[in-house]
Amino acid sequence: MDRTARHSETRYGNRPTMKDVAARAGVGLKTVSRVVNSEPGVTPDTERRVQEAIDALGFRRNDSARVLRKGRTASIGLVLEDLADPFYGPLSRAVEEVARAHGALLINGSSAEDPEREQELVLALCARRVDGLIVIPAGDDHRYLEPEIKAGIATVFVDRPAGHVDVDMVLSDSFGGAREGVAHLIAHGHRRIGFIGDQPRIHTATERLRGYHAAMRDAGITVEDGWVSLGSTEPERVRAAAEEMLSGPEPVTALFAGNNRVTVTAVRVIAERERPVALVGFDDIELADLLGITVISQDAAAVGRTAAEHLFRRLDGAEHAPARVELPTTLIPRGSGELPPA
Amino acid sequence: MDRTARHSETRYGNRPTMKDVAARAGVGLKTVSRVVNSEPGVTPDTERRVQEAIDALGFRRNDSARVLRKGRTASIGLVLEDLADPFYGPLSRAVEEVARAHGALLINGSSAEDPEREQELVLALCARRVDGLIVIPAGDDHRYLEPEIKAGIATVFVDRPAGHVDVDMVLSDSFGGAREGVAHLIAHGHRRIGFIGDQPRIHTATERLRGYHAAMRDAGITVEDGWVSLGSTEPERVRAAAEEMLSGPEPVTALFAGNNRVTVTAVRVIAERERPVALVGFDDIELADLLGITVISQDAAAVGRTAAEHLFRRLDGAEHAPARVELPTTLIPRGSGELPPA
DNA sequence: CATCCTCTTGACAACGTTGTCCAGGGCCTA
DNA sequence: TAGGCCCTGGACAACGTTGTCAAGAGGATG
Repeated sequence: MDRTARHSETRYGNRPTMKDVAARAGVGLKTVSRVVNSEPGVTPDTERRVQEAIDALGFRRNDSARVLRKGRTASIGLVLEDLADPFYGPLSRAVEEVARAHGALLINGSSAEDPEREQELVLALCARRVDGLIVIPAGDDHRYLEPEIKAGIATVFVDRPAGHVDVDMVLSDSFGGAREGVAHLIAHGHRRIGFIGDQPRIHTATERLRGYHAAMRDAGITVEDGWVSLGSTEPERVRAAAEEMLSGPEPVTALFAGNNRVTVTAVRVIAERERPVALVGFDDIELADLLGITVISQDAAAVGRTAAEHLFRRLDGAEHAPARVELPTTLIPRGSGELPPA
Repeated sequence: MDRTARHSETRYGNRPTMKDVAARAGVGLKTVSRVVNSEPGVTPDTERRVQEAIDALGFRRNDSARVLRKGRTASIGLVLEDLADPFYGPLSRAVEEVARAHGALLINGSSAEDPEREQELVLALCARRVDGLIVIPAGDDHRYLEPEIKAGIATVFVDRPAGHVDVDMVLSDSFGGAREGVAHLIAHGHRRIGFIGDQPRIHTATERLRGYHAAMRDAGITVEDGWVSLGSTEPERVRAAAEEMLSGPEPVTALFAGNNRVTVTAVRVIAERERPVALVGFDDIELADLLGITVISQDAAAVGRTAAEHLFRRLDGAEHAPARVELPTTLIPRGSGELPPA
């Protein structure tokens, strides 16, 4: 009896099952299933009786069992870096909208830029047998995904490429965007331009740096030591880097910020200074228009939507070779990038 | 044969099961289960053989089946208004962190402020048998949740109270916060103060309006027609409302914005004006410090964390009566709220 | 050497649903 | 009225896992 008690406790509080509904309605199990799934072949009268029993008992189909039987979970997993980051909110929402249109739910996880946590999350999602995965990778080796992909979990990588595994990817044109932004500063007379970016193991960080170098090279400018700083995007680190670049006998006259978090801190540092400093940031920011911040904008929602649409095309049976989509960026001049050198 | 083919197609791409692992390792099914779950009572040698088979086959436990058997999904659902809203990103992330600490995954859904969609989402989550639910309600009648709650799905409502159902709630002190913000404007000499808020069917909107009225009454100010505007937070609507209040022979000299979206638009409108207008906004905004916007801040992360902790306390067996927690807000003066009447 | 105990292992049922297949009843047609 | 067909409904197995229980091996103890 103790056993029985403990049993019912772990269960879903003794929820009614189709069997209970069938008993109450005086019909067979399968008939209930038919009603619940709106399958044809049930007389209106029977259907009514079953429906009444369902309402009376508060029955709700157990999708766990359904999933086990059907093999599809109608859910997809999204692993990103930080749901609290204003770049990922809209991305996530866009993925959700597409998922919703396909009748799927979204399971969300933040890797906090930790490769181990990324793997842990991804594998947990695979164990749940999500139908598909959208991953913004933190690590650079994703061979652990091979058995999963082989087993049929559709996968799309976003924002950064996958490491050592051949999958669909949706990226932004980090290189081209950064190059355009830096060229924009050069066009406004700057030659001493600082670059502050994210950690070098992050693909977008190095791509943007590559864009910076390309633009400088195009203009025949030699990048000096101390003009480039990659590392964590913690405000303290960015602040220190910016202040160093802006000090000394020959300070930079403009800054290029490698992502939204860097931009925010850079704006603060510049606001405290007497001499104006030009600034272009990668990623748009809310209220940047009011602050007059020139940015390279990438459409987070479009990225998410594109990735999700790719994913569902795969789930609907598309078999072509893994594709790599690159979305363009847009330069939005708002003032800070058009300041002349001080 | 056709049948077989179609069958294997719908399945998880013929993933190996414990049975396959057992066959390969030459052991019984249950022994594999024991190894997979790190249960005691397996010789190191047997364990090694099983582990090898697992690696060779790329086996991953099917959590759907596990859930069916165990009755717990180790996942919780979070239904909010819009994941893309900067207020909900941090909230969601905080919930996720707590869930993670309890070994649970987070399933996320946006209601888009549509009661029907809220219900649809919540019930879908219940069908998945999430262990618990955190809901930021869009509607005001949640009786549809009764069978679910009775069946044992722990539920916490956040930000707005539940309608006609007795559950735990975690709210912010909307009334007190708004009252303090408006009193702050009054203390700086304003008497003609406009209030622009969200739709009146949203609880926080009416609570904040109540706070506004209380502060005005405390100061002996009679609120005039045209000083209060509730409705959608679409920029166009807010803009029109703000412009109307700021025009005419006797315009308001200060605005109180009912939430972050309203604040953003209000800032834009005010920036276009010649005469300065004081502003206090409910909810903090990124970069508000640089723009000098005085706000009533509620800690979204704290709200999410508190709600999630309540939820897991329930899941761990807490049986006390449903509680209602109200978190305090903070006034952060940054300039816009301290401007004198023009 | 018999007995008991412990430790490892596996057989089996059950979780709640859906797919398959069959039975029975009603209706139409010849 | 017999034969055939269609329509509705139900019995049963299967999905992949875990809990229960029992059996067998091996060691310790009398």
